[in-house]
Amino acid sequence: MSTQTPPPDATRDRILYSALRLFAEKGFQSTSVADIQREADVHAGSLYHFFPTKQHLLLAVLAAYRDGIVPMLLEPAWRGVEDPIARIFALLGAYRAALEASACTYGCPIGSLALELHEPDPPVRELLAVNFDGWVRHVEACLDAARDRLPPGLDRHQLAVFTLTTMEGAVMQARTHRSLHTFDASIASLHDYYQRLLATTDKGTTK
Amino acid sequence: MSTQTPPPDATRDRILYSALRLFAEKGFQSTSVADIQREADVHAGSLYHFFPTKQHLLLAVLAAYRDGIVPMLLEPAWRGVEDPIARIFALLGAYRAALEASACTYGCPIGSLALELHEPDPPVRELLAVNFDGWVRHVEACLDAARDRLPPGLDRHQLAVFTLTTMEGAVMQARTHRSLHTFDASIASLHDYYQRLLATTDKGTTK
DNA sequence: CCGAGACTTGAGTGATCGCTCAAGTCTTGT
DNA sequence: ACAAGACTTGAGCGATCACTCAAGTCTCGG
Repeated sequence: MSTQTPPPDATRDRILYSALRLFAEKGFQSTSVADIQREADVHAGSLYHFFPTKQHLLLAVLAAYRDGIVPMLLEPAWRGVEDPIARIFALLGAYRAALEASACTYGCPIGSLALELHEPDPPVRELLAVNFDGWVRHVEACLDAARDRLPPGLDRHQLAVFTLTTMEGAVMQARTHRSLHTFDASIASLHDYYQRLLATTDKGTTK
Repeated sequence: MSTQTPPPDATRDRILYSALRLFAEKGFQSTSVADIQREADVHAGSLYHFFPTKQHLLLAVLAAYRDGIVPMLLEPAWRGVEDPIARIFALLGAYRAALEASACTYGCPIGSLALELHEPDPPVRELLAVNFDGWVRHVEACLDAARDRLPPGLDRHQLAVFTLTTMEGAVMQARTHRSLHTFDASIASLHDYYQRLLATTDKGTTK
């Protein structure tokens, strides 16, 4: 019952991506539904035809992030980068570039929403967690690919979680200080940790 | 008439700490001035006599955090802990205890506010940054006290920033997952990093 | 005892919020 | 051609928001 013609849900998508952009720029609560209407150039009735409440809009935005992590984030960041460890730091570099391009204003939208919504309804919190888990899973896959260069007993899932932790904490401080200094310091420390982990097994091998 | 000793600003303090508690529990934007009036048991006119706008209230709360970090956070966390490295992880343990006591709801109020307010007015952002800087300075002092157990060329300020980064990122994930698993994983990784740093200089010594 | 300023009371302001809905227009299957 | 549903229009709703203010009460110096 859906249209296979070129514009499948042009209006719906326009609303969705306007909301995505505004939530990332101003936050969820500071974005009014009227803001989204204006940005998407639709009237109230159209918006509420597709999204019965503002929270449904938030859920759709979080689902878009979940589904867009590979094509919108990882593929661009990993283009031309093959080494799995290099890919992890290329991903962190993508966040740095986004911060730099926005004068340390744009950070990780998932992290912002996670801390902004203190008591999110269960489906919202679930989608936030799913987004974090997806990010961690992709980093963990890189670590798995480099498993023979890492210490044998290393908990790679734990290290992937730690990498997300570092990114989120570093982005938070960069936005607060409006400076990349603390971001770079954090990534440098994480990189030093990685180097020490990689050095552990380097001693026996001749690479 | 009830208090014989002149209470300098009993009402003002009651408003201030009601705001502090509510901002930490529900966030800044989700807390209405009416909520604070109710919690502090004052009427609108009294509140606005002391704090001309909601933002002035926020500034006062952030100043209270800045001034309260030693007596309210560090002294309790460090009671009975003398080793400077142990003090750092005791501090992280205090955040873990707060998360555990609140079912992973209460995190770092500064971090929450930092990400909730996307475009904070300059004085607000400044006070957020001051709070971060104070935290880092105290951790850095611990690292300085343990300098002879750390690698010679180590950038201790960078490591202190990285420690805050880890705490903030770990708290964010704990609140999102409503679980301490990712928090513990992050702290464990940070601890492993510290152990590797400490082990570097152990090789030469005979402890 | 008085006056002045500090503080409190509490009804009330306009603005903005998320959301509704009756009345359209457009698209689609038959 | 035509009915039915999908989508759009845009005025308007009640609730809540941060904030105001005139009229108090209280405290204290002189």
